Amino acid sequence: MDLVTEPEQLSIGPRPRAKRPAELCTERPVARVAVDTGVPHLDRPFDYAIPTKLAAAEAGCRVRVRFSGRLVDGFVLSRLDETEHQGALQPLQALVSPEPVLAPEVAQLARAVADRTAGTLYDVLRLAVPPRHARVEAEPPKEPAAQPVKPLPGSWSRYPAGSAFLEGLATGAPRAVWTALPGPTWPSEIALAVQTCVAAGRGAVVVVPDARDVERVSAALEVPHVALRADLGPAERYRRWLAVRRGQVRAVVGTRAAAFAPVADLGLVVVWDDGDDLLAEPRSPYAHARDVLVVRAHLAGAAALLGGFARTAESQVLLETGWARELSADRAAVRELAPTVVGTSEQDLARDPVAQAARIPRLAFEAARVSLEARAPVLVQVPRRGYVPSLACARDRTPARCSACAGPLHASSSHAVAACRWCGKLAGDWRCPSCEGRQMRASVVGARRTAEELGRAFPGATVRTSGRDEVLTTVPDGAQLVVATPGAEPVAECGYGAVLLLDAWALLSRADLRAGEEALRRWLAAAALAKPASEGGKVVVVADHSLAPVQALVRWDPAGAAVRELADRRALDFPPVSRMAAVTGSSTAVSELLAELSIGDVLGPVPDDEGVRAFVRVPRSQGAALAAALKAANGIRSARKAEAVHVVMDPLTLA
DNA sequence: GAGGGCCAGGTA
DNA sequence: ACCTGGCCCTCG
Repeated sequence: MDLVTEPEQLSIGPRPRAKRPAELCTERPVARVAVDTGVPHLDRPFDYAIPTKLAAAEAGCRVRVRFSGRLVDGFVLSRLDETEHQGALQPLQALVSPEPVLAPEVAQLARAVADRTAGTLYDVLRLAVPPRHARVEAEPPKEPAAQPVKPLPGSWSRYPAGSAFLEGLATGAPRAVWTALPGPTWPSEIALAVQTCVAAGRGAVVVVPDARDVERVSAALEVPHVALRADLGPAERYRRWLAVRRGQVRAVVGTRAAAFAPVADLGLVVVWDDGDDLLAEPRSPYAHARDVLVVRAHLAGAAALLGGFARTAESQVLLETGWARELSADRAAVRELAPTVVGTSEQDLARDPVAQAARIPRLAFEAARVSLEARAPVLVQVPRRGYVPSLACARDRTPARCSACAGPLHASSSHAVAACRWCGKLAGDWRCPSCEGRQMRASVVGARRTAEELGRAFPGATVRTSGRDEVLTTVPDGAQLVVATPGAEPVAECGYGAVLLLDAWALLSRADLRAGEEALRRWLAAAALAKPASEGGKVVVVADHSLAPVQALVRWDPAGAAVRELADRRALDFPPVSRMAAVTGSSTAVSELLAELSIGDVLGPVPDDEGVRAFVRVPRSQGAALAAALKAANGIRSARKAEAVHVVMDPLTLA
């Protein structure tokens, strides 16, 4: 007996109803659905018939559908009068909710982001639309907020093009790369831009690197808005998100996932400090919030504001291609607000014996002493341990490199023989290329020990730390030393009297394409918290004066640094002048994929943690074609059940 | 990813 | 005549 065709004969109790085709909608009876197929080669919409009972399944709704027999999730992308599909349509199995969570603008954005990153639409939608929370959905809706009045330019008037940019927000879609003046006012400048946009009847999205920045901008915003953070919890996150989707709130500030916030009638996107790697999504397809917002502004015809104390090479490309305009203050305003910056060598140690023991250079020690005497706090930035070159010469701190391939050396324990991180060659016979020294050491002192040593050097001052374990947001005035890792610097109420950038050389000697840009970004972020030079604010950077990023800091010239950085990358044909994809996987899988690829220069493959890794490089103009080719090649492999190759477009690190 | 059809090559 | 494994295609 065949159990599949004759189940009735086995069932006890009431007979299952005979399978009769469900009655179908007469009004636009076809739903085009983005289906969570789970496989890259099925990344296209599928049409389904809409039963009368599910007539409320409008575009944007979550549905459940049968796909190749299985019940899976999906979003209705659109409703149509008819299908192009030859053959019968399956009916929708269920309407999860009549709430049209996926806005058409966001669906279009997600498609563009998926194409750009060689990812699938559904992977992007998972990031763009938060999980449903049924009870929150049933709560009575809030009253929409009244439209605010247009604010005055305020501190934007310190920028020659500031008022014009705000004016433009009310009438059009200006795009600017904004080099912010040092000091604590950037959140209120972002708030003014948002308010101007909202007063003109349009919505705004602001994305910042971390939760503390969300709070800063949120506190400065005088229009109704929601703050979206990853740590809100499912109910509150969905509640706030839904208020945006329902058009009750027109302004959003949040961390990277907020780049997809479904603000109605988008008029402005803002991203702050786009060099911060927190803006890169760690999940496939690894979209960067800056790129998402640039694409979004483009598609939605919205204004864009890319701000920071520093300027990335990517932002510089937007300027040089004419996509965005420069929004900077003139030199006089910079000189008025920037602290005095000096570079110093670690060899120039303080005479004070305690400071000498703590390896604090003379200039840094003096700057701190002066500041503390004036009862102004001192910020000490020390690199995070994980963020330093693996090993360096114990005598002069030249980074230790492999004699075979110049890759960075590292040691798994303090006793182990150092080995190359790239090619694995042991470096038992290492000799420092500059001083012939034979000793290597792991190179920087951590925040805690620095704090202890500083406490001894300045017995009268309170020492606090701000880092991974506990992050301070602000510190009050007074004689205190704040030791912070990059990104965790608290804001001082009246500014720091001195900012010491210890072990600054360590950030620079990393074997990474972005080492220079990233070091300058971190230094500027800390230095921007100092008082202006006119009030005695002083920054001491412990790194070689002659290095370009150090000079850019001393001159407070992030724009010039970005111009030079981009020129260097152009000379080497590196991103963002070119676009690159990292492909990783087993040696056979990677070489098969590369063999099928008819686009781009291939660098590698080289051995990797698991298998091999190669980079594929194309000119910027062929980026979309590269993403499409990689996706197609991986799609064919996936359909064939061949071993997958992991593809990352525009990887953050090329080391 | 799962199921199904089809072909090749084997076995009864 | 029938079974089995591999390949490739479809999936709405």
